[in-house]
Amino acid sequence: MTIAEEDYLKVILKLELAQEELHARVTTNQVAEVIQTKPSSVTDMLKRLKEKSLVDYIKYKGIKLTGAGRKQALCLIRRHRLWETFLVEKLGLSWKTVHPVAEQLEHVHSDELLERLDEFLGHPAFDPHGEPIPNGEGKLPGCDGELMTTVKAGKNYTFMGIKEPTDTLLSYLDKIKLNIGSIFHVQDVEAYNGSVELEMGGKVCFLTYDVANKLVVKVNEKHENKN
Amino acid sequence: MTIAEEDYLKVILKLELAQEELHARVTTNQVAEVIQTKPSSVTDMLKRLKEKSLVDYIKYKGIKLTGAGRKQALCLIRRHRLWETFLVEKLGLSWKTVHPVAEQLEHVHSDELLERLDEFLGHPAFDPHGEPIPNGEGKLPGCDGELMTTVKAGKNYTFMGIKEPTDTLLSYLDKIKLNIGSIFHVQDVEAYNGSVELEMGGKVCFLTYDVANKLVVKVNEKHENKN
DNA sequence: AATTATTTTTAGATTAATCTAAATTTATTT
DNA sequence: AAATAAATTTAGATTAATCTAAAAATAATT
Ligand SMILES: [Mn+2]
Ligand SMILES: [Mn+2]
Ligand SMILES: [Mn+2]
Ligand SMILES: [Mn+2]
Repeated sequence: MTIAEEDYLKVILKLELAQEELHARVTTNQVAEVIQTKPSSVTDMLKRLKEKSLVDYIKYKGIKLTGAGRKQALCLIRRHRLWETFLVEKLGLSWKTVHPVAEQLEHVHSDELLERLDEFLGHPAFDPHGEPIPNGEGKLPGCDGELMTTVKAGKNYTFMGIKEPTDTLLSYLDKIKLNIGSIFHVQDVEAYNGSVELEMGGKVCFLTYDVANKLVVKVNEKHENKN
Repeated sequence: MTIAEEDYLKVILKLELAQEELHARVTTNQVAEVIQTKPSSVTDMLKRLKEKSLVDYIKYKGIKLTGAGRKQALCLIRRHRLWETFLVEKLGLSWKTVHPVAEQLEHVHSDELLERLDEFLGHPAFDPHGEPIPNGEGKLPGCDGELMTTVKAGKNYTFMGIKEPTDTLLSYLDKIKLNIGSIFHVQDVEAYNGSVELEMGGKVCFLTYDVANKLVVKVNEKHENKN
């Protein structure tokens, strides 16, 4: 697998997941747009990926990953997000700067390295941008989490991840010190507009419905009786 | 800088340093041998590197790195050895397995990453194979160290690095638990054959002249009066 | 349904990195 | 000093990855 091939597979998977209409095929131009290349270059690469049975590509009809292609893509996303976690958690780089570095590190091939890194980081479920890290079997975590808009007043939760992370949202969360892993208590959910009032380490903060609707949380059974 | 270009520069530097006759030019075949490629491929690459002023290459006469080329090569060696140190010290991989992984990691470009990694590792001077790690300015450490054959009985030393590391030597040192950074006391130096007797953590061990002659050590002033 | 616009593919070129086979230069022996 | 051997370079091909310009297929409008 070359670096370019891996990058194409990753982009195709991300486009499949982001697709409006489910099961719609990814198009040549979509890929070209994301990879920042010409559609003709994409066509060339698709032929090669088809040859290797990594994509199901039909001329003029679009692309879909095969099982093998999906597996490769998930592995690459896993490597990317584990490295980002390492760079932020261990080396103290900012989440704003780690992406291009992880974009290179993700292409280092070593199963043992990946296992040890995962262990070293404590098997994280989310990267510093709040994006879920696929596990060794390629399963995405956080499917058992709920959005903060479904939260109940009086209960305790852990902040797990972010649905569609954007730089502005991440900066906002930085500012109000709501970090992944934070445990908080829901004081109130305003019925009128869905805004959420929560308490965290003694401090109170308010989130609008739109923000709460991007945050993945999990009920914290252990802290349930904290009130 | 492509990965191939970087690898060539690194190999050329290593050949220059290992050269018997000082100032002799590195040859096309030497490079081909190490890179495991054909001499004609080396010639092609040398033309490209010359074009970029990274090597001083004269047809049929051999190669020498320019200042810029040497700087690049030292930077690559620095990255390689810092990553090897990380893999062994932090992730717990064996020094026997880290080389091919570092061979990939060394090509990740990020000045900030490199600085932070160096800091995270505590600015190590030697990698897990006992090879010196060039500092940010490309200077090699350990030039102030001495070989263990020049050691004096009754003094304390720190084991700094290895002159020409081989797998068998490293395995031997592993076995007798003589690790880089170890502090030891020289009990005796046998005048007859130059073998060294040293004490380390209560245990005594003997080294032949040939082994001692590969080990770089530094007098440990602070422990001088330990006797 | 015909025309126009958009998307996608093909054809032909380019660059880095490699190879094989042949030619050339340098080194070593007779 | 020739002749032979070894090292090195050139010539010509190949593959991955990209590009531009032109052709073909599909989609959207009149
Ligand atoms: Mn990438
Ligand atoms: Mn991320
Ligand atoms: Mn390398
Ligand atoms: Mn090493």
